[in-house]
Amino acid sequence: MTTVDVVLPVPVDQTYTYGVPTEMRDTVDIGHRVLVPFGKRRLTGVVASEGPDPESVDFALKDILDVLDERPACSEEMLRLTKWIANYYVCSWGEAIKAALPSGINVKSTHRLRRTEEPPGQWVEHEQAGPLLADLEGRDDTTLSAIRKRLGTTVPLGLVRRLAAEGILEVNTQLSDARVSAKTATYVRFSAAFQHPSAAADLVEQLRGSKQKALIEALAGFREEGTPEPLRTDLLERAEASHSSLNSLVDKGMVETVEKEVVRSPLDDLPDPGPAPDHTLHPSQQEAYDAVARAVEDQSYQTFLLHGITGSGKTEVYIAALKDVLAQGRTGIILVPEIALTPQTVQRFRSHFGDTIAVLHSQMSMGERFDAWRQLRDGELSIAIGPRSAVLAPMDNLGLIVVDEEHESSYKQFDPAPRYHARDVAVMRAYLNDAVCVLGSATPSLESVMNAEWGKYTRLNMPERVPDSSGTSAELPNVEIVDLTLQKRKHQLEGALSEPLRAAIRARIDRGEQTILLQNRRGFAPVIECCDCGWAPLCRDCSVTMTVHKTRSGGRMLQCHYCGRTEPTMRACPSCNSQDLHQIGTGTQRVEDELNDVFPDAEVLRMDRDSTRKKHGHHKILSQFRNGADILLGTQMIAKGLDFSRVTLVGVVDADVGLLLPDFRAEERTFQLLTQVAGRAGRADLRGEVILQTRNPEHKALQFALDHDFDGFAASELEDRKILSYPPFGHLATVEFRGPKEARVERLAENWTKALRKHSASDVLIGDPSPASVKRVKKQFRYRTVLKSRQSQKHLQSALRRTEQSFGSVPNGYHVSIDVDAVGLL
DNA sequence: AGCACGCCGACT
DNA sequence: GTCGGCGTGCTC
Repeated sequence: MTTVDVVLPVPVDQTYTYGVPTEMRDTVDIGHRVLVPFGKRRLTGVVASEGPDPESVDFALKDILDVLDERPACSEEMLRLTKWIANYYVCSWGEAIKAALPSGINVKSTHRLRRTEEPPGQWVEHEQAGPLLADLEGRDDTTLSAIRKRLGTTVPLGLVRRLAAEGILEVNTQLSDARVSAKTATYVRFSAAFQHPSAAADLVEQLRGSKQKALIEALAGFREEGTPEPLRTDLLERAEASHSSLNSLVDKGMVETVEKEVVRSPLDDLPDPGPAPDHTLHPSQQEAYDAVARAVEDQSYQTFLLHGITGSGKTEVYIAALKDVLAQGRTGIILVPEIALTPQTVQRFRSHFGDTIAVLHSQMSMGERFDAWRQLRDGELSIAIGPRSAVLAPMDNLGLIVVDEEHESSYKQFDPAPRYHARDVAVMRAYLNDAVCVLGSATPSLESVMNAEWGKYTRLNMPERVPDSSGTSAELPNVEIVDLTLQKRKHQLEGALSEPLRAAIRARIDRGEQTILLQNRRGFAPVIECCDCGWAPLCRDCSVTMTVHKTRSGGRMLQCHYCGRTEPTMRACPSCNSQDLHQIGTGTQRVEDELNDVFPDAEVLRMDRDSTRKKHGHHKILSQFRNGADILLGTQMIAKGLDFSRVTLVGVVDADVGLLLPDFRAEERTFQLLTQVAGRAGRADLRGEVILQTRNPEHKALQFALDHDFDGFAASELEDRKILSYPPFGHLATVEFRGPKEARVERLAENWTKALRKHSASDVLIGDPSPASVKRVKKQFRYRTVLKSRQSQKHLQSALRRTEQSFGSVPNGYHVSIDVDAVGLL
């Protein structure tokens, strides 16, 4: 290759052609990352294809500076997939590729160099190697970029590798990005002179300080357990010693400390899952599995919509199909919503597939991410399980993609482009690979229901709960509605919990059973308001009122749920000085207080973003619940994937939260949430009960949830959607305009929308730009235009693409973001 | 996205 | 007379 076409991480819809210097011609290939000059900057790009003849181009060709990979970072399949993503979601190819590579890989993957041997003469003479080797002379350890800086020239990585292969130097490639540096920890070990086991005993003799002795003993203990270099914190804890005792040992030269990158897989935290439970599939599971297995056998593309009610055993079907795929020597991806990525789920897969699984978790460090990515790419691991971004896992030979809880809106990416929907990308990726895609849910999205109806997907149903070991099948829980307006009139309801709900909770506590309570709103109270003048505190940077939160010490503070800013609360109204401030509405913290008040004998656990922020926060709370706490109260994160056999009551404190949002999917989302959380109640031997508190007892979403009637809800909701040409019967996209000055944002929105109208086909309906439902977030004003097409999303895409191209650049600090198939407030 | 260039207003 | 905000255009 004498020239290459390179995709760059800039929002420009084109590739750039670069020349390849002779010495890189045999190392560069499609999919490799390359370092290139771009204007005044240097960027990491990915080679998309061989470029045109250098003679035929009418611009000044620049050369690539370096080839950064030995193996392609992007397979040809990933190039095709990301290209599709870019086209479909109207972003640049570079942005799509960026999403597929582990974050940080582009920024600075540094190569640390060290000279190990005296170089032979021919290398010292070498035009590029000479200065490099001279620079390395006498330096212990340096980075490639530092050398480049000192020499003022580029140092081709290919050359460095050749030198390394000959043993002249040692290359250590590591991720380093100042913003998210690789995690390191301090480890302790015996110094070289005191390595021998008997030395420890001698040391203990010599030492005066009892703490120092304890440290030596503890360190020797760790060594006997096969951990010669324990973590400093672990050592100090075991010896019950402090830093100062350890430091004096270090000063005496007996032990030394080492900084090492923590390479910890999330799996290490979990106990060995034990052997896989041997289960035979239940008839409805078997039927679903057979259909999937036939498609897997054929190695041809097919997408299944697996509608299985809660407790019907969808996971076993996934596992059985995955086993078939692995047996063919192919690989699989399991997508789960972030909140469902609990140890429970992971352990089930792990007990079947052992250590061939890469678990991709949002709390992984960059180093962990990179490791998992590399191992998947190199075929060392053949299963990836993770949230949204796992659909872009770098595997070859893909045979199966499972999207569990496919209706979950967390599969839609928001903030940085590409704003892709992982479920739809999964279907496309399966298609490109002749693979099978399984979309599973107890409450499928209406889009998927219609796609099945239209024959794009094959629908499979599992309408029964799986029986337990004793052979008894759990019945679906009995659902009751409690009308809060009635309760208020009858009982002068004070708090958030009605009489019937209180009685039901009381009964579980007395019987030693457990309760799950959903209150889908965090904090103490959503609003604080002055009773005299109506004043309420607004966030300084966002156009929303601040939420009242309880502090750890029991006091109050204000928090903005959009930007996270906190403020102390006030004693008196700053506007009229009245002392009469009321906290209106109910969040999880307030319900927690009420529960502690009403049931002083019960152990109450609260699970929301605030209580789980700390690492392992989820696990801690869940294991306490498993150990027998009475009540688990939480936001929607408790609705998914939890499986506790002693839960016989699920209460929804306020089923109306979210129902009144200005979003055409509000009903669908409420129905899904209620059905999912109801599914947590009752297992084989203990019939469950569900209580929904509401002020809208007649509402469709509640009425259908009452009867567990998914099909009824779907049919009714689809009728409404059809009339309004909302998805799945029409296609939607939004354009959001953002910037610091409202007038300017509004003008930008109007001009852009005008241009959009000019470029649109006749069936595209374009709304007027309007302020977003929360007009200002983090000091930025936001306006939005909604596009709708009855016929095809292609019309939306081409209109957007053309407008973007013709409109050109927007002022500094202002942004236009396109969201195809937007999910959210619409 | 960055970054430079070129155009107009308010300061030394 | 310059400093600097902001709009526009370009990057192989």
